[in-house]
Amino acid sequence: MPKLPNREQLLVWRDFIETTEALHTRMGARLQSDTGLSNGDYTVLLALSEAPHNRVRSSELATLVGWERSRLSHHLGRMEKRGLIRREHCTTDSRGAEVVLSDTGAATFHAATRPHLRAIRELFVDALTPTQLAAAGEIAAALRHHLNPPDA
Amino acid sequence: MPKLPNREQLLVWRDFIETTEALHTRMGARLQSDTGLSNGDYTVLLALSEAPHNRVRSSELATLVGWERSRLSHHLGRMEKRGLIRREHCTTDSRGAEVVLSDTGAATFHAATRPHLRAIRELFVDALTPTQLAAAGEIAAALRHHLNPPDA
DNA sequence: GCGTCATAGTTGACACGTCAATCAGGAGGA
DNA sequence: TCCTCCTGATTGACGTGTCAACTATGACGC
Repeated sequence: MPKLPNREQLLVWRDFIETTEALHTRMGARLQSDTGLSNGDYTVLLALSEAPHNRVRSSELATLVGWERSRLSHHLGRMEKRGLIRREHCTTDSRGAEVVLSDTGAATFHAATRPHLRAIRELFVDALTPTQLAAAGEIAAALRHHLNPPDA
Repeated sequence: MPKLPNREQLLVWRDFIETTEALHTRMGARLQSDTGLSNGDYTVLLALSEAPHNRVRSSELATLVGWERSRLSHHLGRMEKRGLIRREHCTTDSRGAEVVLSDTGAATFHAATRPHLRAIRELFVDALTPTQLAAAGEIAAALRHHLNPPDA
């Protein structure tokens, strides 16, 4: 007979999952209205801007941002249509694609950084005490470790 | 000059938001394969099953689950097509609609409860120490309070 | 009754995410 | 070479979520 969560644990679960979802949504709306980018756009642009020569193999990009390849492919299609990135053939592996940050993409990302950091400060950091912030980091680490056990 | 988060705070932010998103996704996949319901389906069915006579005004349901009315309307349309709920005209307000849990919906929800609770236990509760679980509750409360200030 | 405004709910367009299927190209062995 | 298997990436179908526009009805003041 499997153990089931008790009433109090259930309340924490509901509160936690609903609040984090709301936080994600709110941050997305904020980013959208401040900068015209979605959460996904920002994630991709951030990873690209940190890569050498602003250029990454598609599958490696998927690993960097932690997305499935199909999701990334769809998203890159939308971003390419808006001129934020380009896709080029990979010279060393004809199957592969390289994703390149465009000038427009770099400029957009640069302009978006400050407003986004400000939003993180306002919606997340300012809501928590230093102790709570540290605890949030530990909780995230524990959850992540539990979801993706390193032994596998 | 607005305060911006420092490096450490940013790391906590990224870890926190990505992990909670992954948790949400994982729970959705688990619920889907265990019971054929999505996260949204379960939320709606739970609210309906707790309502008197398994019947709620649409806008009240939106408040209960914390969704925008448009989102709820779309979701109810999909659930109605699958026979999980019905929509009936409201007798006291001709504009309104009442959402009713169908027998199919009730049975499906009932069958889904245990697997879902088990998943909550396994993916969330079991990942955290009692101290961390309590901290998660406090963090959620602080974030929620900050997002929706009661004075407004 | 009649304007005016607010409220209940739906709709359409479009962005986002998942899944399964598909296609093309490398890698290795008989 | 040819066959088989694996991998990189895209596609199509469909469920989900947001926003803005829209319909229809109630509520209030005159």
